[in-house]
Amino acid sequence: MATTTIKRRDKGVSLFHALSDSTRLEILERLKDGEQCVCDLTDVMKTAQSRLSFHLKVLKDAGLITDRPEGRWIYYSLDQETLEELEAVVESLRGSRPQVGTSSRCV
Amino acid sequence: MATTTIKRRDKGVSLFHALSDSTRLEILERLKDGEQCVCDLTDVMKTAQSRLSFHLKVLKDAGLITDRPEGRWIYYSLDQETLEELEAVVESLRGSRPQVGTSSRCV
DNA sequence: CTGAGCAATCAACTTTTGTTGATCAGTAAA
DNA sequence: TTTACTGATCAACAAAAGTTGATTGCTCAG
Repeated sequence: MATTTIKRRDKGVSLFHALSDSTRLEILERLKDGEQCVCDLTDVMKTAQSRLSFHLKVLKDAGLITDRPEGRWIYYSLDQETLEELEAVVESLRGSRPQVGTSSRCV
Repeated sequence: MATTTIKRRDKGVSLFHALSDSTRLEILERLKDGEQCVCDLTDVMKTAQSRLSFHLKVLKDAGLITDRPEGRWIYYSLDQETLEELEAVVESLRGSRPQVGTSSRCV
């Protein structure tokens, strides 16, 4: 169990945790159409501002989105690089290893 | 916000939640080498049996692994189909939509 | 400067997850 | 049948995550 394995696993845990919430997935879906300010999201998602802010922070901490302040607004957008990392992590879950008949019998 | 979108999102939430834990990711990694019985996993992961059983259940409920009872052992293995679904969900996060300059200005 | 709007943060609270140790059901060997 | 072993389940507890409403800091318009 190499250190890099652990590290990749931790990266996975934080990404997957950030993605494991319906509100956050909705935010990401909306950001696919381009960057959005919090006010837009609050309007269209009909939810409390502090709640949205909380979820945006989770996504940002995981690196899935980035923010760009402009005047009194803050625009959020997807972080493509992290999404690529995510794909890599997911692909690594499949591996391309033997799938059958390799278990050493339990005695 | 179509119903199918919600449905896909819920599927994502349950998959991502199942993946958002270090112990569970380790289990999946170990299963890449082929099916394993719980006793093997307990031995090698040096953890309480009930704890492992709990995490196996989460993974199984999410459809990520399947079990095959044999005598007094139960062998777990990866569910390739669900892993493919997972890849699809992840790919759908990226979409291939405009990424810049599409935000309607906040007034 | 003052007032209004945007968004982050905080404290208090609720809900959801995860852990632990014990017990239970099923299987198989003696 | 008795005994030992595998693995699921349960109850009690601990920890983490999410919600809510209020407050704060900023920026801009008047």
